Amino acid sequence: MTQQLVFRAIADPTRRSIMTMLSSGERSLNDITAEFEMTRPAVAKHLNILREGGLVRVRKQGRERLHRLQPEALKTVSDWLSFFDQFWDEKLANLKQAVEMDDE
Amino acid sequence: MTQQLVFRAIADPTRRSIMTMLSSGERSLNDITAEFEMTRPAVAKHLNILREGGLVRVRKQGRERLHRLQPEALKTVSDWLSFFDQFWDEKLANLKQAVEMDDE
DNA sequence: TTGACATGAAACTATATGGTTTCCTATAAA
DNA sequence: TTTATAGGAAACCATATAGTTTCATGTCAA
Repeated sequence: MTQQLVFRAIADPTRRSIMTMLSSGERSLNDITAEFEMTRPAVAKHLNILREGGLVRVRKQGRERLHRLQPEALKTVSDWLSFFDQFWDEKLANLKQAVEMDDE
Repeated sequence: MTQQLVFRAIADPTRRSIMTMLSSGERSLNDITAEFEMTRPAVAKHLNILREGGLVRVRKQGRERLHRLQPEALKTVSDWLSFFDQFWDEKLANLKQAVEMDDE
């Protein structure tokens, strides 16, 4: 299942950090690496995992490869989350009811 | 940071499955184990990780320990997601604009 | 108070993960 | 047509993770 690739991708703090970084625009691998205390191959692996999750896309430009965020892939997470909304809402509703009953 | 514990917790498919299971009500460890092809201690470890992420709470009842979903903890994920909404929206807006320009 | 049951905890194993170093390839620029 | 730069790929390492088996503890019920 591809859903798992998204959850896997966002599970790592470095990768979430890369996503934030890419939110301000395309970046090359070297560019991204400069922001971390980590070697280039390590960052490259994180980028691959982000690509596998569909969260990042790559575009070649000369000898650079520019990585850009693909936020649509987060819909998978958003959809998963929304299932639990009802239970959260339910809890709020129960609380509200309790407060109102307390009022009478 | 505690945010990481939430992302870690939801990264595993078994744990997400347990969360879905718990959405229909409290369950004991044995109860939950029965739904998986996995030993009891393995499930117990997953439940511990869910607890560490604040996604599950435990209540003792006699010799059982009932686990219940704590969906509020998902707000961490929801908040993180919402940051990326703007880029998603931006893209939609750009698309919309492109379509409109194409129309003229 | 003994037996059965629900769970906790420890010790162990295999594999996944995040990182490194080293070397190779492709493109830009001198 | 060299040389420098950007990145890919392979081999390797340490630790984390997901699972197991085995044993100990607490509570209910007869």
